[in-house]
Amino acid sequence: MAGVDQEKSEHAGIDSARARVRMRVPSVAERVAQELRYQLAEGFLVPGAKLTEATIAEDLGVSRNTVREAFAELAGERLLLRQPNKGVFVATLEAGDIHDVYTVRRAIEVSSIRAGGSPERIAAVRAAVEEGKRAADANDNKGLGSANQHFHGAIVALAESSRLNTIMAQILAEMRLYFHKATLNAHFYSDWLRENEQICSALEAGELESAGDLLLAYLNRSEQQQSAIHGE
Amino acid sequence: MAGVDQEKSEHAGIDSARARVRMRVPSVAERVAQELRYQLAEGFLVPGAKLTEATIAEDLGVSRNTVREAFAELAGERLLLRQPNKGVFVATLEAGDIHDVYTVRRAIEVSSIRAGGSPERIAAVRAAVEEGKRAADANDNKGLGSANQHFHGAIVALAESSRLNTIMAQILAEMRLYFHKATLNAHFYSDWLRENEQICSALEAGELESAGDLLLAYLNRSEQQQSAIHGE
DNA sequence: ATCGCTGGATTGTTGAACAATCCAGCAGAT
DNA sequence: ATCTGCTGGATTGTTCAACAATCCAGCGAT
Repeated sequence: MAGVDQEKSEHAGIDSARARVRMRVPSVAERVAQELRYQLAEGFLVPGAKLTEATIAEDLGVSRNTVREAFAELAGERLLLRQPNKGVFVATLEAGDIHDVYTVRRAIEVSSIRAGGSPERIAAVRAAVEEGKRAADANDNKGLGSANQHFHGAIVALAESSRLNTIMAQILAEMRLYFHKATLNAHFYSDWLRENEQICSALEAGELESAGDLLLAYLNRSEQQQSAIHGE
Repeated sequence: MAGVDQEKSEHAGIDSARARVRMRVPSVAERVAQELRYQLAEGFLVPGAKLTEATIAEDLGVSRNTVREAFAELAGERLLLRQPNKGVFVATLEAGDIHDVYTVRRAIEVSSIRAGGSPERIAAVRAAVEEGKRAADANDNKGLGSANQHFHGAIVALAESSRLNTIMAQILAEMRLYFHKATLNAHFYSDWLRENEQICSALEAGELESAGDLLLAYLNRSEQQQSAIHGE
């Protein structure tokens, strides 16, 4: 009963005008996965929490097998951790994982920005910067967070690679999970607003090396901050 | 009956000496996935082929639901393509996918080699080079192929990132799928044997920039060759 | 406290059932 | 002959109920 429900499209009389495009109707398993993704991103499900199949199945009004399929998908995305015969748990990022995640980000973000991109893609990066500024003006912390994610997503999108995009999307989803613990204070966000601006300007000016260096420096510093926050 | 079977470990009498480590017994779904991965890598299942749930379930002697779970996993790895209400098919790499795959490889391989790695990891790269030489001497085409994959896998392993490693493993699995169409002729492999040697030497000598450049050049050329083979 | 047992809860897997969807083949109309 | 629309069979999507295997907390005995 928690949002998975979705009206079956029902324009009753209109069958003379034929539908040209197949209406996108995600399978139930897919909708369950989507709902779980949402609850994970929103912090409803905290890292380490156990997800009991029967409970979730009942809550969402679907079968246990269907929940199982959704679990398999999310486990593949590293959002859930499957422990055989014990259950599935919301993934937790350990100290080592932070370095791991930033290693991936360094690889794909720097590589993407160094190769430049089409004017449209660059405009999308600029748009994310502006989105961040607006959120800052409005004191919208949540907005700041997603603006930053859009910024880095837009950088990877420069490469026009579907695979890189999905990899980045997964990494960002993992980090979202983690950020809910590291309570986001405005002070933490103050730095990179200017920095994103710089990176974007360099990109627009075609100074790809410089843009890459700036981005790399940001990622290194960000990793340090995250490690510090998480303790150790 | 096609290889999923696996003796339940049966040292009958020995129960006095307690087992300290949990024996790794993959779930049935996992074994099905593994078997399918194997058949895909081996070229038993050709790209585009349809996998009917009931058939596979019967062949492997497992339930349809279990097969379904395995499908979900492999679809997440992009080895299978799921078309709602139509079935799952062995993934096919189109012209665009080749560029896509190489974009990912450029990002993570070059990034990994530029960061260097521990002596042990570097030794693993060297080992893959030697493995290639041995396969060449033995005229073992199949061995040449896997040696090359080990080489590039070892390069990514330099980064010590579990996530990068799994990404690379998936990419390599995808390429294995594709290589079965592009019949591997010895002539095609002749080039990079020397090149791997060079890259490895540069790496061992600590000339990381040079090693990265060589690797990048190889990847670019390889992409061109692949595109050419696939037509277009 | 430690050890070992036991019972209940949860997962892993199966088999059967049914609705929804797709597809090939066929009848009929233009 | 080609197109249209129907129909039946096959396959997928999903549910349900069952059972074995496994885990875990509690409890009693040493």
